[in-house]
Amino acid sequence: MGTRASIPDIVIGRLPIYLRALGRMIQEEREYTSSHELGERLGISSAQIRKDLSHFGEFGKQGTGYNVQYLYEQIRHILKVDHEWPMAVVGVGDLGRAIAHYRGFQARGFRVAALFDADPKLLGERVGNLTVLPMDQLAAETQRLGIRIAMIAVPAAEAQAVADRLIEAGVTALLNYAPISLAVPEGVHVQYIDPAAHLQHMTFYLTP
Amino acid sequence: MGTRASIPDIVIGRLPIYLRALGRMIQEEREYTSSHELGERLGISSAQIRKDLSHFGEFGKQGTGYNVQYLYEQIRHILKVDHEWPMAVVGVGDLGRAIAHYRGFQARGFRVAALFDADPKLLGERVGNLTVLPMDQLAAETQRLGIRIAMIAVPAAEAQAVADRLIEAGVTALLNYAPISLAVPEGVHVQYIDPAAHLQHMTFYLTP
DNA sequence: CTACGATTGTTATGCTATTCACATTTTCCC
DNA sequence: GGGAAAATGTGAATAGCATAACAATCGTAG
Ligand SMILES: NC(=O)c1ccc[n+]([C@@H]2O[C@H](COP(=O)([O-])OP(=O)(O)OC[C@H]3O[C@@H](n4cnc5c(N)ncnc54)[C@H](O)[C@@H]3O)[C@@H](O)[C@H]2O)c1
Ligand SMILES: NC(=O)c1ccc[n+]([C@@H]2O[C@H](COP(=O)([O-])OP(=O)(O)OC[C@H]3O[C@@H](n4cnc5c(N)ncnc54)[C@H](O)[C@@H]3O)[C@@H](O)[C@H]2O)c1
Repeated sequence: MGTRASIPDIVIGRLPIYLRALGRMIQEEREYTSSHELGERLGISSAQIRKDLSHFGEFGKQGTGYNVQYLYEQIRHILKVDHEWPMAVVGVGDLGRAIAHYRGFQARGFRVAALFDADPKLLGERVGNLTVLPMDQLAAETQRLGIRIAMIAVPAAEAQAVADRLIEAGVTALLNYAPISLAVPEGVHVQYIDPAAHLQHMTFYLTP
Repeated sequence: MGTRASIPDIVIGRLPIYLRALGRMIQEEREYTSSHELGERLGISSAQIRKDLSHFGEFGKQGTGYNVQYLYEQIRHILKVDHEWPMAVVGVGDLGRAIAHYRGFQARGFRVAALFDADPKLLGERVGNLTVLPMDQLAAETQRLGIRIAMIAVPAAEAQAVADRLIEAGVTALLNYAPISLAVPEGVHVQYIDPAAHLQHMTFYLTP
């Protein structure tokens, strides 16, 4: 195929996993891999990997497999992480700080470019190489920096209000760490990080 | 139905989301809700919620809906979070500290009960009300405390080795924050938290 | 130069998940 | 007390996804 035509969202969700594995293979200086090997590493069937990739083009060679570096670049391009996205973090508590200090985003296409908090005591404080800004500078600063993505790290009770302000400021992708589902207009994307939910998923299978 | 018989894993994965929403409704002192209202809040169809719940029993009343408190307790029971699970955190860096300080686990059925790190400089340090322990106490301490769940917050290069040690110590549920897929034996459950992967999922849909 | 093993991309098949639709039950209001 | 409105639980229908399977292709060894 190679042309889009509404590619299943679940397929898009697996591409970052493939990318992650390919990144490690590059570190290991592996030059070629196969759908079978990738599948083994990820616990996914080789057929699924080939099928997923076939939505976007033909990246492999029969008999040989995939050139690791080439496939890596292709998926980076598909996911649009072949350039760096600046992001805002709202809420500079324990979690917001850990995120702001985290060095791992850079290699995956992201950079924390602005920090916001409502607490006057935090304003002006430096975290990493950034200064914590007040919420009333949110719109101006995100627009100035071309920020389209934000991470929400405020208490659950505040998360919807913060999301609304971010969306008003032009942010269209939200990664929400607060344990609450957000209501957002069409065209705004939301993803959730809820460790307690993952834990509860696993306890179902544990014997008490 | 009400009897098990292999309930789809994807259904189990949604129960914590329902629980989260019901918890908020309890805070809001709502006494009854409906599949329709829950669905609205969560962006899920009402039919799906009814079907999911029907795997476990009949919790609602026609014409009335669901008693919020009752449904909450039922799902807590199904997920086995009607009692508290002690957990270990391995890796007391920025992220491990944020996790250790996090107050939100308690209400969802979990408690950080032990911290481990390989760095001799951190050993004995107090984080929250816990002391950082060396890795060679991992097996003894998890067993002493009855820990069956661990969160991995070490660098990716160390994560597989840490997972192996945890599994050897009898831990059977892992929440992995390191951006790498883990190989684990049958019977061990793994969930992943990878914010960069979520972000990459969203950038696919953003215009560059 | 040929034959074989490896591996892809894709089509066909089967399975799983979601939605639809409705009989049934409950509440509430006149 | 009766009828309308609201809501559940579920079987049937639809849609979506994953797996199996294979022809086509490539590299290599003899
Ligand atoms: N710490 C963790 O490990 C962890 C894990 C999972 C989820 N979470 C969730 O992440 C969120 C933050 O957690 P935390 O531990 O960092 O909490 P925290 O209380 O340490 O920090 C919250 C920060 O948000 C700021 N804030 C509050 N209201 C705001 C508003 N309206 N606008 C802007 N800023 C505002 C506060 O001033 C504070 O600095 C919470 O929703 C929590 O449930 C945290
Ligand atoms: N900080 C974040 O916001 C963030 C976000 C997402 C993912 N992560 C991931 O979480 C992990 C931890 O991140 P961090 O920022 O806290 O890193 P960090 O370097 O601050 O902390 C890592 C800790 O792990 C310890 N450690 C290293 N090897 C160990 C071993 N073999 N056994 C036990 N302990 C060991 C180190 O001593 C250190 O204290 C990384 O894999 C990172 O990619 C972090």
